[in-house]
Amino acid sequence: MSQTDFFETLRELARCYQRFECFAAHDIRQFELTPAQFDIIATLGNTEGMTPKQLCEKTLITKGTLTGVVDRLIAKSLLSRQQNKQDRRSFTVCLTPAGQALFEQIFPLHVKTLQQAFANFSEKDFQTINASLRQLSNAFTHPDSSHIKR
Amino acid sequence: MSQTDFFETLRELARCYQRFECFAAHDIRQFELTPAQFDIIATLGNTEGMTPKQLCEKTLITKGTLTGVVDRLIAKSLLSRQQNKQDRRSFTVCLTPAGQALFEQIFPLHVKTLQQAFANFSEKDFQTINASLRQLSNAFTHPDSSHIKR
DNA sequence: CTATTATAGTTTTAACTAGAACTACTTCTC
DNA sequence: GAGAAGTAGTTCTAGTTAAAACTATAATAG
Repeated sequence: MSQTDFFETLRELARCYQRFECFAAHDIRQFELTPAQFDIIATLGNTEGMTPKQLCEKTLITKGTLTGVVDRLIAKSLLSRQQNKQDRRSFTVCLTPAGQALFEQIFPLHVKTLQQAFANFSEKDFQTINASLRQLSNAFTHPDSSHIKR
Repeated sequence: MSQTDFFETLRELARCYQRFECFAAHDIRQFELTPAQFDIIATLGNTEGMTPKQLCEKTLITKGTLTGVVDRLIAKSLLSRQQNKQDRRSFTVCLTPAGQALFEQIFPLHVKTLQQAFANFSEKDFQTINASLRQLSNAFTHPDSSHIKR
């Protein structure tokens, strides 16, 4: 390969991600949520709730950040925190009725927006794109980067 | 397509971007720079300097953020700001000798890290990945999203 | 059973982030 | 050439971010 082909690819990756963030944020802001807050709401939707640890794994939000995001959602009465009986270090976070109602309002709308955005994509397109993204991800995780955390 | 194939793709995109950030940050932190700061230094390297506006366009850092990042780099004596004679609203930001020296130290090292990461990628791989990323980017910018800024 | 080690979650810190409001200057239009 | 509109950059706000230090609890090992 040319020694620096990857620069263009990395720029495309950053641009792509940023456009997605901006695109998705548009829907979300209408409901006075931030992307991180929406991420939590969407993850908790149609579940019985889960621990902050599980939320971290599903959303890619780090644990220190999560505390604050959940705090703000609780302040908005969209979430509640309940002590876990088995493990007193742990909590279960779940949607309140208001949070559930918001989820039911915003989530289908967001799915619809995305369906429109991807209307011209075939299943094969998705396969190709996924393969590309995974190949790229692997470059950042193999083989000599065991000192890198995620 | 299946109605929600895009979820997996979006998750892969977020994961890929985050891994890249984390991977790149590892090199950069060794030099007491943040990713945003490195981005500015790398962009200014081997140039005569440029305006904040140009920096914004090249780096994808928004203008309000840029002021602070540049301020901190100036505080570290790595950058300088010079009034522009033609347009008194405008400045030229450029590397100081210390900034230039840091650039020359860190940039080749970072390129080397990336070359190792991409050692097994062919030119065709990059073409495929770029095509995927552009197709994905387009989903977020066409045709009905003229209200979305970037 | 007690000491060590690990885990869940919070707090702290310094920085980045987008967006909006603002100031100062420039350009356009009549 | 004066007023309107636009542009460059800064400031402000509320929130997110990663990383590291911390507290409380649980699990493990001797």
